[in-house]
Amino acid sequence: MSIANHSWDLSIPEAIALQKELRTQIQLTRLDKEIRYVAGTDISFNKFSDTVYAGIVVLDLTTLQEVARSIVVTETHFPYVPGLLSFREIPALLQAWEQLTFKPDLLIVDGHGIAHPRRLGIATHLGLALDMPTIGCGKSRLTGTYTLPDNEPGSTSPLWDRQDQIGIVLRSKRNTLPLFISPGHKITFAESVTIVQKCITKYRLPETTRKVHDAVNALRIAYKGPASPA
DNA sequence: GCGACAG
DNA sequence: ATCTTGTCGC
Repeated sequence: MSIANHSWDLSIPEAIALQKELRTQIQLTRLDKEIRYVAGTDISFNKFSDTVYAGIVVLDLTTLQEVARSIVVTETHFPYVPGLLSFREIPALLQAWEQLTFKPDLLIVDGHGIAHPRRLGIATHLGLALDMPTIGCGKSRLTGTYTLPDNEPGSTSPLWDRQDQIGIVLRSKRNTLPLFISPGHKITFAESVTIVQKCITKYRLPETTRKVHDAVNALRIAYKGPASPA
């Protein structure tokens, strides 16, 4: 078993130790091929329930039209702990990935990439697990300092951790809070921003995130099965 | 010890 | 994240 194909059933101290090891495997290298299909990933669940609805929606980057989707209903065994989100959500996302019949060239993950205390946000961890390009697109800050970008679509400002840049704060839409973009794996800072911007239309969030969020929520609300709440 | 803290 | 109605501002 390679280090990128590790167990997900870990204690909190073990999870933190694993992040410190995985950190050495991160590649912030340029994309090695043209990106034609991008996918969004997201999780939805009912409060106080361990049943999670995990989804991946693939879009054609040129038209932003959906070309494939996969949603699974499963259980999560790890609690939400800031900094350890990947251990709670990735096992479910890997199931959705297995069920996905059309694989994208890149994944835009709901959460951070290297903009993380140990550089191992969920996007980075998923990129390592799948060995493919990923981008972290968060709606709020986990760590780092920044100044707000100008109130103009496309404006950016760096997200810093001490002397190191760990992300880009992007104003995707006027008069709305900015997005926090960071490379996950096998992509650069500049490429991460460019790809996310290609997915933004008239809303604050990229279409990848919007589509998958709608999908997992719709299933959660409609779902009545063996694992649904009473 | 205190405050911060993705989803 | 989820739970929830109206309301302020561009």
